[in-house]
Order: sequence, then structure tokens, then C-alpha cells
Amino acid sequence: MLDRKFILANPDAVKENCARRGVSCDADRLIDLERMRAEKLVEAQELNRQANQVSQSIGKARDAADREELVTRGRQLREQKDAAQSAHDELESQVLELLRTLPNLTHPDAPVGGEDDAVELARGKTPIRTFDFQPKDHLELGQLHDLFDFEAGSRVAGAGFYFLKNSAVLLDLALQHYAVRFLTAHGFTPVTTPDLALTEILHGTGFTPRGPETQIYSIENTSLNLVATAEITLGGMMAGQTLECERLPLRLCGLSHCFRTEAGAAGRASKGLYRVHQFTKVEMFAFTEPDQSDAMHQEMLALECELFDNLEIPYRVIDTASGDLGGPAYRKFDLEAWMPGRGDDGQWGEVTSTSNCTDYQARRLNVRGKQTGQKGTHLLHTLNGTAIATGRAMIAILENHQNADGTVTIPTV
RNA sequence: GGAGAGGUGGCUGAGUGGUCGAAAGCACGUCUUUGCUAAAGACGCGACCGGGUAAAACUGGUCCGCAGGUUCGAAUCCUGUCCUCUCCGCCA
Repeated sequence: MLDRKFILANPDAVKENCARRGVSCDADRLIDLERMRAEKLVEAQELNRQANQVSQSIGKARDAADREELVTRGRQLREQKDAAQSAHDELESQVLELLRTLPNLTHPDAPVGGEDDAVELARGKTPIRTFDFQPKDHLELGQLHDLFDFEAGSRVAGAGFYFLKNSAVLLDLALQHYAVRFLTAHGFTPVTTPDLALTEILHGTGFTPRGPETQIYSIENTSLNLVATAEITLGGMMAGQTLECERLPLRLCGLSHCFRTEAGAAGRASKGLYRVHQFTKVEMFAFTEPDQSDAMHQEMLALECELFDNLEIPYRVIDTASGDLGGPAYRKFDLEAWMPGRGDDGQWGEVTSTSNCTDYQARRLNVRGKQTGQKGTHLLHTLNGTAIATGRAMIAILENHQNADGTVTIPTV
């Protein structure tokens, strides 16, 4: 969520930002409603103050007749206050509804436009390999080594699910271990997180479960949802907490399963492990002071690059354009790995994504920082970044490191 | 899953309808004295949302797990719910 005061003070900036992101928003209506809400709040508070005053005098009143009169007066004031309060609550929910549709502000350096306007910032250390044989895709390699069972996956859980088998299981575990070990050495606290989270937490992190086009699986008859990423649980981990600023930034790396319905993805190139309903991911997450978040974003990007450089996988770094940013992201960098088996003769495929969400999530989650010995608190910034999503990383490893005889030489890290 | 107990400020912990945002202690901060890897004393010390101000001062409201209810008035009474602890059962 954006700051209401900021919206009131900068309506044009908000509208311009929405336009840049390709999001329709009714900022004028939001501003009108918010002004009305603020007036109602003052009115309700004033009536409440008067009622409190009367209630106090009742406690001191000795005379029965006086008392009776005051009680009547108090009752009237409470009724008026209740009316003002419910008017306020109604306006508040309308404001919130509109507020939820507004995306975060956008980093001034983020490219403007849609998917095609993304800017390539850099390439990884490993050059794209020229094969002197026809490279296989990961499915063919998987078949050769009996690594995946998609048919059994569909039997058990439906299309989009799979079993990993044999060396794929070891590779999956090795990648998780590699990422966790790497990040721990870089100051991240490793955690395993719940794979389910309450709807409230999903909202706080900017996800919308239970909508018509939701990417989130929900558990019937509960307020629980399967998480789409550990970003949800890691952000929620500190919901409602006030952290000591001296200990920031707080770096976490979370290991979780990720579940995605991939609604609307039918028909897109989705063979194999690339687009599936469940995968395993090691995720970076950080809570920082507002003036630290840009640097932390660069830090996460650099770590992602190092992780994939070590795996000797060619990739490019993408600065995502404004129209392609998710609601909470202020800026987003993606690593796209070269996947020789994708498409006819290879394609870039997204393997990591790191976002600076500034205070957008923290406001909803109410995560604050406090300087020891000083009054007051302030909202923190949150950032997230993929360390390794094992499924897509495996595609890149298998396809890039395959040999002419179908064997695969996996780099040692 | 069954039975019981409990959830109060950073922590411990009083408080069973009005003067309670809440005693006391600890911790913390500022200052004073003595002095040096310590002691004593004074004062202060929650958060959020408003009004107000250049900023303060000042001021209103809300918050005693959460959500409702009763009442002029709720930390206190009622209902629901979540969580924690103890005992039992079950289980990886």
C-alpha cells in the first residue's frame, strides 16, 4: 500500500506512476473519499470525547436526578458517535479497496514501458556455448537418465505435477544446500518456513488469493493458502513487529516449497519443468532502513549473479520495465539463464527475480524500526530475491552442461 | 482429540464496572554526586491515528491476545475465536 498522506499531497505523481505502470486507477475518487473519511474521523473523535466527559461526570454525580439526566445525555452522544463511526468505517473500507489497486511507486531508473522495454544490464561470466552436436532439451536428458516422471505426477496430482527421481533428487537437494550454504556465508540467517500462510499475510505481501485469476491455491474451509514463494512467509515472519534499527538490515534466507496455479498460463510454452504447479526455492529476504534498500537490492542481485556464475550458467540481467513490475515492486531485476533446449534453438528463461518493495509491503504488514533510546518508529523497507529455484536451475544445468553422449557434467561448487 | 490454567507496557507482574494507559520491580535514558571498568540519588521512560505548530510546546482519540456483545462507562462482565502452558491420548 502507498501512504495516504503521500497520495493526498502528490496526486499527479500517483496518477503518472499508474499510467507508467499501465494500471488504471481512480486517484481523484480515492482522494475525495480519503478527505471525507478524515473529516468523519475528527467528528467521531469529538463526539466520543464529549461522551467520555459525560461518562466521567456520572461517576462523580451524587444526585439521582442529575445522574439520570447525564445518562440520557451520554446515551445520545454515544449514538451520534456510533453513527459517525460507522459512516467513517464505510468510507475507510472504500478507501482501502481503492488503495489496494494502487501499485508501488517506481524507481526513477527503471525503464518505462512493457515487457519489450526491459533493459539488459549485464551478462554473466559464462559465455553461451556453441554445441558441436544437436543439444537435447531437459526432458530428453531426463528420459535418458530417468530423472522425472510427469505421467505419475499427473496421475497423483494432475497436470503440472511431477516426481523427481534418481540423480535429479540429489541435484535438487544439492542446489538447495549450495544456496543455503552460500547465503549463510554471506550473512543471511537460514530458515525453513511454513508452506502455508494465512490470507491476511498474503494480502500484506501484496498477493491476492481467492480471486478469479489468482495464482494461489487455497485450503477450503480455512483461511490458509499454499505459498507461492517464501517471500510471503518471510515477510509475514515480522508482521506487526518493531525491529531495532541497530540490527538492520535483517537478512533471511528461506527454504520452502512454492505452489502456483498458473491460471491463464495454458497454451504457453510449458513443457517439462519450466512452468509447474510446485517447486522448491531458496529465497532471500531483507528488512532494511529506507536508505539501505537500494544498496541491498544491488547486493541481492550480485549474490544471484555469483550463484549462477559459479554454476557456469550463461545468463543476462534484466531491468524490468515499469509496466511489467508486480504491484509491490519499486524496481525488479531478473536473471534469465540461457536454456539451449527451450524453443527451436535455445531461449532465455527467467531463473531469478529480485525486487525492492520499499515500504509497500511493510505498511500492510506493519513492520517498523526503532532507534534504541529514541522516540517514534518508522516503516522499514522489504526486499526479496530468488537464490535458487531448483526446477529451473536444473533445466539450465542439464541443458548447458550436457555432453555429446547425453551425459551431463555438473559443475562443482 | 480430551481435561485444566492462562494471555496486561521491552521483561517480570498488580489490577474483578467509573478518578487505569494502567501499581511495583527490572531494563533503558538524561542529570547530579562520588569516582572509574562499579555504587548512590533525582527525574524521565509505550505505540498507533488525528488536531495543532515552521518545528516544538500543547491537545483529542484508540490500544490490556483477537473479534463481537452488555453498559452512559469495560483490562475488569458475557459470547466466540486464536495462541501459550500443564496433564492425558495419538502420532513422524
